[in-house]
Amino acid sequence: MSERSVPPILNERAQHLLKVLVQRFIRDGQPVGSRALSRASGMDLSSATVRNVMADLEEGGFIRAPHTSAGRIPTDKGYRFFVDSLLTVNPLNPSEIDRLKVRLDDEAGTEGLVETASTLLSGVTHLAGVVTLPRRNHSRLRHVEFLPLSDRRVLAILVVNEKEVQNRVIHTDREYSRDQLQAVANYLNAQFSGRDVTTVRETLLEEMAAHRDDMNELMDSVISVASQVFGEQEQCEDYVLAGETNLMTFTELSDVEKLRELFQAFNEKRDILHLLDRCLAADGIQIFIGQESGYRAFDGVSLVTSTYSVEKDVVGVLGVIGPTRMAYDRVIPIVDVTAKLLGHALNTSQ
Amino acid sequence: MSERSVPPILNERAQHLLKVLVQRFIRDGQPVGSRALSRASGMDLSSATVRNVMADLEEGGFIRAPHTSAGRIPTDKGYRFFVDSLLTVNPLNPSEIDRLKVRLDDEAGTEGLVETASTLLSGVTHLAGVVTLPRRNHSRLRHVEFLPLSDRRVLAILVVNEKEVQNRVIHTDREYSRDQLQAVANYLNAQFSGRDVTTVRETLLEEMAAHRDDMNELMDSVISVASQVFGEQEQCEDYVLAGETNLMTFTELSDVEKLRELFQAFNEKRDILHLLDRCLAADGIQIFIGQESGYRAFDGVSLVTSTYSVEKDVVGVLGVIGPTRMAYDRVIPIVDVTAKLLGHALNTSQ
DNA sequence: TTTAGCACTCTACGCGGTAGAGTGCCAATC
DNA sequence: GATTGGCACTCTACCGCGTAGAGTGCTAAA
Repeated sequence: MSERSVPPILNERAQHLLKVLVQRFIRDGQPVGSRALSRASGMDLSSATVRNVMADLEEGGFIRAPHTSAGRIPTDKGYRFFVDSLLTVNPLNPSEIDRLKVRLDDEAGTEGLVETASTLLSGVTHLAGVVTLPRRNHSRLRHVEFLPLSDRRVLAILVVNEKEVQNRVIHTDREYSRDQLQAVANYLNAQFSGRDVTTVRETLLEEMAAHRDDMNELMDSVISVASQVFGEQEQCEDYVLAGETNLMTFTELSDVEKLRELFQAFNEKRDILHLLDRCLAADGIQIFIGQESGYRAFDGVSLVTSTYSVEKDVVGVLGVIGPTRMAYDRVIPIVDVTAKLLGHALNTSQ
Repeated sequence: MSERSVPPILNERAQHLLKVLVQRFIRDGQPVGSRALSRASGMDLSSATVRNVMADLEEGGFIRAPHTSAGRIPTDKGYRFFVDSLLTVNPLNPSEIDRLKVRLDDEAGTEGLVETASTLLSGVTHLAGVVTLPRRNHSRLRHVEFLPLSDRRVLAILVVNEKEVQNRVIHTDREYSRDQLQAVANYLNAQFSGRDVTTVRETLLEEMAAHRDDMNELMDSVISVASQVFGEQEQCEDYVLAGETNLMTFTELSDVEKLRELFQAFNEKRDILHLLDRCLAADGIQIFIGQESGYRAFDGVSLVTSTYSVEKDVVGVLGVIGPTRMAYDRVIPIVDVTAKLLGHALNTSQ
């Protein structure tokens, strides 16, 4: 066999043709034939030559033919190569950046900000936007308050980070009066106000270990109540989705059964959260193309994400969900910029 | 003209045939022909006679033919008559009721309850469930607390109804110290704890009017701060939807454009809320069939709702959204029972 | 290595014919 | 007068067929 089977890496011509093919397909949504590609490539090659190259690309798994006599469309692998090696992104127009910035900076409060960011992403891209709620590992305790409920239950109200209010019901091993609870609260506020919540938890554990035997009544109560209040908080992982209905307009997703699977995944949240978690781990822009994510519902769907940070700490992920045939060159900078702006807005608002 | 045009009311035979026709169509989803109907009616009528009756029913607007040579299907008006006058509901199996009850009673907290109810409705009916958040006009004030923020803003934390925590940021006309705010809180707690929030609001307004001129500094602060805290609360109207994806499996809704409109309506919430509001006003079971609701997106879709109550006060609406071709005889008792159970669960949980 | 040419394949579309379901009407019947 | 059998008619769904158009793969020549 004198001919090498599949070139280990695509030569420049093949790369360029792949690039043009993907761009065309993203623009028109139609399979691209050899003649159209030879014209569009600007390379002065006959369609026959282009056909040869396309045969190589197909063998390499970058493109495929929906049927014998149609043009070719990119495979997931083709999109991947396109995104990794061929893509040239147009940076966002400064005036567009400003519009986004204004909309985000106007919004007060964490909850509203996240929702606005998601809506903005979906609005600007005409795809679905997704933003995870920020999770701060560094929450400064501001104030704590207790109210007795019936049946040895106590309502604990925590104010952290300036103006975030959390509340939870804890079960105590004995009945506490209003005054006793007030005393515990006073002690905690005096001792720990302004401190990091995780530090508070650790300090309490140490105290408990150190003074196990010789504790006065107050300290006993403090430890008993506070250990529950500051116990491991189940990270309420969640995300805000916007503009899902945009996805219904794409012909490649017009199969109702496919749509149902995708929307089911949105509702169940588990798979999506897992995917977003993977993005959180890897700093910066992340792209999942079609089946790469490993979830069946994501067939034909891509996810472009970026992490966003508050004071250098990565606290969340945001991104865009759309058909694999999306305008990556536009979407990527939009996601990138929105992530930075959201981080900034969160920074100033607290 | 010797023949009357359209009988003002359907005679018994026509009613029975309409009933059987609707039941058949709900079961099979196929247009019902005269022969099939004459067999199914159990009335020993020839198909020709049935044809005559069907012609009358069509003229009366109760049924229509999708095309010349298909059977007939019910119109919205046909479903309406069916639901109002012909329907016999099978009451729910006691064991099924028990299953629902257990699931709801297990769930703690308002938020979780509402979500569970919605999921239950969707799960049992295989349609979409919808539950509005309960809005209580009677909220007993339990405790109030203030924390100063920067820029003359104050974080107010309200505990109402045993363990519901609300918080809001108010803007004051001057800077308050922590102690001043504490004094205001102490006064409010002493004076109004256990009282209805609306009563508190009214009382404050009266005080303000009565002592406009001769107020001491404390009272001035109290009025200034509290009037904002207890000001008209924008009723945060909202609902929890579950199982929307179930709707995607119905062939009559398989048109993607129709689905998109419906889901858009779910997301925008405005129209749905308006519809649910109308249900709230009318106590008990309400049914909107297809275009009756007046919203384009509801073409081919029905909504079955019931109000639910806490201590005799109607506080919310819950229901099921599905194709007009839904099993009303099953759905109606399910909605009815779930509403009662949710009311009961809310009652005991607080 | 590139290219022109050509046979081949597949889809989309329109046409015609048929089977099947169901209707509407009319005249006969109870 | 209500009911019924009969019959012509209509419409859909389906199948087979032929055609136009797009695009391919292969081969032989440049």
